[in-house]
Amino acid sequence: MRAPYGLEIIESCLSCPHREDRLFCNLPPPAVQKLAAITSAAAYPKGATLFVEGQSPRGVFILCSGKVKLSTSSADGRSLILRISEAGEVLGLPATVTGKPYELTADVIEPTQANFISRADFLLFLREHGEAALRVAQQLGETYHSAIAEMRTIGLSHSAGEKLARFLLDLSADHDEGKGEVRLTLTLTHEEIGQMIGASRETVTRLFADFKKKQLLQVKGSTVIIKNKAGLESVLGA
Amino acid sequence: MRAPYGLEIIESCLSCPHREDRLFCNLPPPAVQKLAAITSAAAYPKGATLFVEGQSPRGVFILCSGKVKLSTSSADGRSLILRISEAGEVLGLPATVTGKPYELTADVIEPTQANFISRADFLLFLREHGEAALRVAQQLGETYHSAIAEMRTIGLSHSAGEKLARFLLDLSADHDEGKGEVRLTLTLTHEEIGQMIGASRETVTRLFADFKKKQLLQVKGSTVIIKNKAGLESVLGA
DNA sequence: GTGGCAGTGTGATGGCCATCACAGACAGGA
DNA sequence: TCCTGTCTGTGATGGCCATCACACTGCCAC
Repeated sequence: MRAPYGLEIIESCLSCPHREDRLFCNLPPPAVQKLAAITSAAAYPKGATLFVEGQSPRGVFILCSGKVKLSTSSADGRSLILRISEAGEVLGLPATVTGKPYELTADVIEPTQANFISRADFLLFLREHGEAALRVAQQLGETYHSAIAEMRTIGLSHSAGEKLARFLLDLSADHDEGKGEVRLTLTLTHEEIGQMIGASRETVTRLFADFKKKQLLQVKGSTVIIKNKAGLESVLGA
Repeated sequence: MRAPYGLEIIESCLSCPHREDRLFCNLPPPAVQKLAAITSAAAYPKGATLFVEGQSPRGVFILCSGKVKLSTSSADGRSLILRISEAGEVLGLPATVTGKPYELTADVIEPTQANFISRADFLLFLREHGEAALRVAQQLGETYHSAIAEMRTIGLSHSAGEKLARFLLDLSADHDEGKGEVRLTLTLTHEEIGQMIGASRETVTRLFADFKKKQLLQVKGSTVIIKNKAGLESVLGA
C-alpha cells in the first residue's frame, strides 16, 4: 500500500543530502503533514525555466536535486548570474512572501526535481505555523547574505582578475581542501563565469590561461584544482 | 501622568511618516505591548555608527527619523554603499534573524532617532508572535529586492554614465514628478555617489557636468532637477 | 580676517578590458 | 562520414575611466 502522493514527496525530500539545513525539516508533525498536503512534485529537464523575472509570483520551488541558474538581464541582452542553486534550496521565496514580481529568472542547467507550493497555500501555511515563518525569515536572511557577498566581488574589485580570484575562492570555501590543494567541479562555461563576475567571455578565458601559467591552478575537464591558494589570495590585494 | 517609557517610544513611532508601511504597526494589542516592553530608544549624532560589518549581531534598530548609510568595504579601503536608509526602516534584520555577523556597516549621516531591540528579546518575540515573523519575512524580501536592484545598476551597465543615470532614475521613481520635471534632494557628496555606483569621485563630477551640458538635469545646492527624463533614460540604451 | 578643511572642477596619462574577428576543438546528430 | 553548433583560445584595436596632480570654492572656527 502506497503512501498518499504528498507524503511520498516529503519522504523523498527527507533523503536530500542537505536535510539538516532544510527549511521545514524539524517542524512539529501537524505542520509537516499540512506541508505535505499542499506540496506537488515535478521534474524539469535541462533548459527548462521555473520562473521569469517580472512574472508575478506563483509560489516557491524547493529543489530536491539538480542545479538551477538564477539570473537577471537587461534590455540589451546582457545578463548577470547571481547564483547557482543546488539541492535543498528554496527558490522564489522573496517574491512569494512580498507579492512583488520575481526579481530573477530561474533556468534549469542540470536536470532537476523540485517540489512546488502555490503562493496562496504557502502564505496560509505560514500564517498558521509561526515557527515556519521564522524559518522562512532565516532563509531569506541567508539569501540576502549571499547576495551581499556577490555584490562585494563585483563592486569592490578593480580588476577582472581580482573578481575571478574572489569567485574561485568563494567556491573553494565550501569544498574542503586536501593537502594544500582544493578541487572543485565547475560546470559553467566561460561565458557563464563571465556573467557571474561581470566580465567578458574572452577575459575569462585569458585569465584562466594566466592563472594556469602562474601555477595557481589547473583545469581538467570540468574540475578546477587550486594548486596555490595563497597565490590566488594575493591576487586580491593587488 | 506619563505613560511608561516603552509605550511612549511606540507612540513616538506611531507618528512616523511611513507609519502604514511600518513593520509592526497593525499587530494585535498584546503583541504591541510586548514589543513596547522590549524596545529602547536612543538618539545618534551625525557620524555615529550603529553597527559594523563583521560584528556579531546585537539586535535590530528601527529608524524613527534621520538617515543611515549602509556600506561594505574591502581591505584596501575601497567601500561600496548599498543603501541610504530612512525613517520607518529596520536595520540589522538579516544578521539578527540568522545569527551571522552583520554584513554591512551602518553609519549615521543625518541625526537619527532609533529604537533598539536586542537579539534575544527579538527572537523570543518572533517565536511567540507568528504574525510578526511573517512581517519580518516580508521586510526581508523587500530588502533583498532592493539589493538586487542595486546589483543590476552596478553589474549590468557598461559605462559609468549609464550607472549614474540608472541611479538617478531609481531615486526619481520614489519622488513624484511635476510637469515633466522631477525634483529630488540628494544629500550625498560626489564621493559617496561614486561609492554607490562603483565609480570614482572625479568621474561622478565629470558626468554631472556632462549631464548638465546636455540639458538633462540641473543642480541647485543639494537638489537635483531632472529636466529631461526621457533623455536620461536614453542614456541607458547607449 | 585667515587658516583649515571638505567638497568640487579639470587636465594629462596610461592601463585594463570590451569588442571584433577568426581559428581550432569537441560533441552529437543526420 | 560530414556537418552544425557550442565552447575555447588568441591577436589587434580603441575607448573608457581610474589615478595623479593641482586649483578653486565655500564654510566654519578661531
